[in-house]
Amino acid sequence: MAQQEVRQRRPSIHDVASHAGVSAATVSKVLAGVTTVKPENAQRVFDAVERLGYRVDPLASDMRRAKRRIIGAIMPEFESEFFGSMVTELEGLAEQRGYTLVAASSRESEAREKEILARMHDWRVAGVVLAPVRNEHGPAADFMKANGMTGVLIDRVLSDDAFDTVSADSAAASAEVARMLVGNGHSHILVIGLAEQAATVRARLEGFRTQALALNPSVRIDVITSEVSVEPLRASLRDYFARGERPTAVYSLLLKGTLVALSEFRRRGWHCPNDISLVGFDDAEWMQVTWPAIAAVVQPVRQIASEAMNLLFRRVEGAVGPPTARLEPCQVLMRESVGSPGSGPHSGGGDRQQPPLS
Amino acid sequence: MAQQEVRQRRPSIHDVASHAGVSAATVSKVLAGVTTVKPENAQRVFDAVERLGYRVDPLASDMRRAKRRIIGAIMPEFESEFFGSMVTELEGLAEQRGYTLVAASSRESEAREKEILARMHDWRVAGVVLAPVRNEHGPAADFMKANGMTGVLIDRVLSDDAFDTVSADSAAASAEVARMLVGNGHSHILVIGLAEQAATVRARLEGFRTQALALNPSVRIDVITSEVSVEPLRASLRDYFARGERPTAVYSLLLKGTLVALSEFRRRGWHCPNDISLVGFDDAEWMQVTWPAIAAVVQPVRQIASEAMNLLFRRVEGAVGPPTARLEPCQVLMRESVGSPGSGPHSGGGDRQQPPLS
DNA sequence: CAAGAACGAAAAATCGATTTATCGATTAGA
DNA sequence: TCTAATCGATAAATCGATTTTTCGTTCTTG
Repeated sequence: MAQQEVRQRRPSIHDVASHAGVSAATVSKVLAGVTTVKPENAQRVFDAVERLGYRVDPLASDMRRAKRRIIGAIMPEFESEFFGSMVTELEGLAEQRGYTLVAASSRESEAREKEILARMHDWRVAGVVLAPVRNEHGPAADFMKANGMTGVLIDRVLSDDAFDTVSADSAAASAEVARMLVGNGHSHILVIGLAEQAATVRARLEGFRTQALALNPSVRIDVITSEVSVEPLRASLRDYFARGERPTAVYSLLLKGTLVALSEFRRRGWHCPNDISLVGFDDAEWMQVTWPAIAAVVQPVRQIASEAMNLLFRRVEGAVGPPTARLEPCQVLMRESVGSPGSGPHSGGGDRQQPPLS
Repeated sequence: MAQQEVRQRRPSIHDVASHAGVSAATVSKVLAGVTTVKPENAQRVFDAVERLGYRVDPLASDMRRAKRRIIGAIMPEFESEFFGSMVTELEGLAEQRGYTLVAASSRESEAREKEILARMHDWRVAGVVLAPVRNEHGPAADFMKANGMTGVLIDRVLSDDAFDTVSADSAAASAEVARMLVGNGHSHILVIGLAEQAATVRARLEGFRTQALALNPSVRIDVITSEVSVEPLRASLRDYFARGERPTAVYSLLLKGTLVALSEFRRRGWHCPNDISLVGFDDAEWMQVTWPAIAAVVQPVRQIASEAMNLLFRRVEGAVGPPTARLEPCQVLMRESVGSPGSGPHSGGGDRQQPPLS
């Protein structure tokens, strides 16, 4: 049975050739589907392949072409549902086309982002799907430009003069959030976000503000952002509340911000939606099982991934022309964390859940 | 400035050689750090490398060795924090050693798992870190064995007679959960899990049961498992509660089970910990910001990743000997979702949060 | 001073495929 | 019948490195 020897060397195309009694070139042609091979020989090749269990070595196969069948993917992190499923999708799409996806995490560092990119360039990847840490104008995009790499930018980008871009339509989604909140009677709303992701944060903020003011010109919109990490944001938020500010709703422009908001609410003993309403950009599985369920903007991961790969392969196959900037529509999920202001006593202290306040 | 031509072909080692006035072999040796090269020539090589911006092509470099500097990683999914950070860790560790990590998601399918493994074998990866969908005795492990691949199994494994294994010490952690729950006076506990992950689920279950019975021989432990996906588990759990079963605590052996339990509690209007206590295996960021915060077992991701890579590289470098089975200790985070039974009214209906019951 | 050891570097083989050039045999056309 | 075109397949070049072999110098040493 399978209790043979553990073969050290795998059969090469030459082994197949000699077993089939033909040359290696003929084997290569047969496997590539060239039709100018005598059927009899083709059959012998197939038999030999079968008998030896031969499989093409993709590395050796890629040696001789300028562009290799490898696609690189660089994400700011792997830990979130959004980027996790993004990588899953991209991997599947690459695989469908016979490519191998090599994914790497920039860990929210632009320096690392560029290093990874350089390494992928060394591998002579056919293309790169880059979700930049900051925006489309970072050092990574410059590197790609300077080295003539082909790539697509996704997520924290709006448009670029050198690369195709694909992202969620943040502005439209934020406008819908504005309709939802202002429509529910909220007239003092706090928006929180990280400013470093300039392009998209600005789009989300402006989309929200424009729509909110259109619906109610006297609405008050406060904004709290922090430059790099999420902890300063937490501190600013804590200060803000400590100063006695009492917005009736909070819109977080990013997932980590939603978590920060929730934990600050906890800290003060506020409940959603009675004490304050909450909407977050970016959905997560747990948001529908907590009490209350958290309203969120769902990004179209599959569409973004699919569109990014389409655009990328078009370029890989040599398409020229000005870069396109795609915006994929989001879905806004209304959940229990959003209510009307004043529908419950606005005060500290839960009634049956003890407030920690530690 | 950088507005040069977009160079199509990158400089090869021969370009460096001719610019430096030496042979390609000498360039290779200099870059490999061989000391038997005249300092003057070495300097000329370095200068040429600098001037041309030369970097070794890892693909070509790997061609000539039997084992390539590529490590494969196969995870059941990328969407969860656990596997997401596992990939991040593994990638960093591989990179430290000059290896490239190629990660793929088996999407909880054993068939896909084996396909990916075959593809990685085609790439002649130096080693594989496999987190099997089911357990250590699946088709993927057989494939690795039959083809003489070197690898390490992690997460849903206990021990194997062919491969090193590394996983969280589920049994010990579960015992601690048992101490926590029984110590709090719970005498009717429901455990939920997916049976397909045989090895670990059994370990977690037995660790829990043994300890719980040791502390209180009359404790009642119900078990609900489902074979493949999580939806049947949800259905069984719903039936269970519908039959009038009223455990005072639930211990979920996996993250998705924790979500299912929470959503079923919601459905019935039960609050933690007053109506029922909850502990989940696997921690997540959101669990500390919800109200109540969810008690959870934290798996030592970094330790598992680091130990797995150590073992793997030991084998890659030719170490022989019987496989080792490592168990890394977990941390159990006590949070508000656990209380004493009977400390609140056990009934349906929240008081200020409206129960959805849809 | 001649033979052998030591040294440094170039030439060549190698990895496993693909692609181009070449070649022999058969068939077609004049 | 002889040359030309066609077909099928092989030999050889190529991709970009590494590693082994070979070779020419210089340095020892008897």
